[in-house]
Amino acid sequence: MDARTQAKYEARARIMKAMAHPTRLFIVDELSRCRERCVCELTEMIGVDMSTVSRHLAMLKNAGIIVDEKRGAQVYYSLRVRCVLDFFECVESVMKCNAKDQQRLLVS
Amino acid sequence: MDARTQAKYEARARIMKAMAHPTRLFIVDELSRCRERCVCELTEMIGVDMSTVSRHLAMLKNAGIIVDEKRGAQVYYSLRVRCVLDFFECVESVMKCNAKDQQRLLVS
DNA sequence: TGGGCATTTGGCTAAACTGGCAAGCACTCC
DNA sequence: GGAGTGCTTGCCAGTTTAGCCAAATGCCCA
Repeated sequence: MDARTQAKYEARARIMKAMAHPTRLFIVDELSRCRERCVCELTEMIGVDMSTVSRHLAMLKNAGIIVDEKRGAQVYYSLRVRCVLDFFECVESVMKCNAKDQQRLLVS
Repeated sequence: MDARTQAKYEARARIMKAMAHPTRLFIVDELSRCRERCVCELTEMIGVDMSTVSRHLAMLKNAGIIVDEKRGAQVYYSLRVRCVLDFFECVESVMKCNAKDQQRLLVS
């Protein structure tokens, strides 16, 4: 694999990696439902340190998946690209497929 | 976040994480084009140790994204769920969006 | 200006991920 | 049976990631 191709896949992987964490998936899911949330709202929902949530948000923002908007003392985050929701559908269908195979193993 | 919800997002994240690596993205992309490939073909294309490729394949398989089929001394891998290709489209559109913003910053 | 709240950043530790080498396993062909 | 090929697994660094606490920053309001 030449350097250019390598770089292409690395760039893609950076974006995928930004979503490959339970907390960050939750954030994306939540933002898809509620349009926008500030850090403290998400922190309360998730139940970890606010500094941790802030870092997760920074990663998502850095990948270009969400955007932030300061409003007074708070920072509100919202989705930048709706298509990330397609990920969920696909992941769900992979999981359904896995479950079906599991079942098949049990029966046989 | 209660334990059940937590578990749900962890399961999803496991699948996303399986694809969140340049080499594994390349493999998925390649399998989408060529239907199936054995480990040695992929190893040659990628240019890392075969043991490394084998481990990447094991991760994808474990997540339920690809399946393997032994045929003689070789093991052929192929996609199990076509929808993973939607990921690429979306990632591409995130990247395009990022590039556009970058451009805007340069101009202004 | 000063206290207080919301958020980010620095520093640290524990855990997970990667990749190479070498050893082990499975299959093929002689 | 034995050599050779294809693949997987064990082991060992080196690197990255996740989370907490504490400190710094930014904003609002008295």
